Amino acid sequence: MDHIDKIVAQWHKERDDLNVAPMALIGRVKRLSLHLTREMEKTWADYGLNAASFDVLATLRRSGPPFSLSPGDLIASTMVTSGTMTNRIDQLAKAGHVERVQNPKDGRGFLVALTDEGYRVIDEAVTAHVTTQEKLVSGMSKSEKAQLETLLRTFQNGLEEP
Amino acid sequence: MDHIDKIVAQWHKERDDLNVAPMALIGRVKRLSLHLTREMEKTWADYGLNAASFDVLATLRRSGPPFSLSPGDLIASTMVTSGTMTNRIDQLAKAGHVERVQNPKDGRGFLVALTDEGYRVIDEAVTAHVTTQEKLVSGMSKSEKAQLETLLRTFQNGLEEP
DNA sequence: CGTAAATATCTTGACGTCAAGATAATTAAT
DNA sequence: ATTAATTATCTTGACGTCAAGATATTTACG
Repeated sequence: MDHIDKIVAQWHKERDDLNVAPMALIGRVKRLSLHLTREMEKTWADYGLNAASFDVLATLRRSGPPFSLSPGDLIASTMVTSGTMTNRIDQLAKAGHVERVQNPKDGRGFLVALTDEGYRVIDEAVTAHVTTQEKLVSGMSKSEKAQLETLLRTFQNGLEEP
Repeated sequence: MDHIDKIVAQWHKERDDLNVAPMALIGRVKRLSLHLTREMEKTWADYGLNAASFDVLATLRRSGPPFSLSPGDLIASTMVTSGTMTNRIDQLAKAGHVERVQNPKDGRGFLVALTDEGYRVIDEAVTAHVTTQEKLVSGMSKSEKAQLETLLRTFQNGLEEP
């Protein structure tokens, strides 16, 4: 009888006309996501980063040489709005992790490039981050992890084309 | 080849020393949670609510008569800090959905009680919300949903006692 | 009792995000 | 070529959240 079970039981008692099965499933996804994020934030903080800055730096790092993308590319990768991305880039530039360079192909925009220091920081941070993630999933067996990933993929696919 | 697959492939190319399996799993949970939240917010908005206000109102409603809890109870149920809860209660009181009443058992605090109008709003909103949730999970079969819930429960349990 | 420790809630200041609108440069159409 | 439509990015103002500290009340202890 965990937290979600209690919520479902309460609703069943108060409003037994409601179909609470979907609520249990979605509630578990949301609560789990929140817990995972809060744990991962501790690791990011060890490198002076948070969810926002880690997200951008990691996107640039894994994009490969020359480790630069346009704000538009970053927006598409990270599911945030343009205003949010402007703010993220400003903060990272102030910290010296990235720099804005002219986009030779489009005078309206520019490219966000990892600095040498930004490269070092994200490379170390992501190593620690992966270790944290390994701990977070260590409570499941190999086959449980594989099943879960398959089901999550199904869930997500079902959302996009109803 | 969805978004998460691409991220994993990029990391594998750039940093093949990293164990990216946990990242795929956790990334799917996070991204799914974000998508689900954004969809549910549309329904809440139809009733003048958002994630924060729906969360509090629903907690009060499902707690049963007399539909009142202390801020401390609400904090424990909703995973937010005291400052956040103070703000949520202020907003809901301003909207007339809840009112603060004296706690007869503890002069330091008080109780947050649903008003008649707050009761009506959350009762309608939760009905629509459940319908939205049914749509969101409709892409999965009954057995997929059951398996997923079991696995999510296992995942969460594994986090609390490592 | 009377003082100290614990508890409940609120306040403050900073941060990340978003929606809507502004600015500037590119592309398309006439 | 000129103008119109589109695209890329930034600006503004509002909101929800948090961490740390302040205030007031209750409980525990000597």
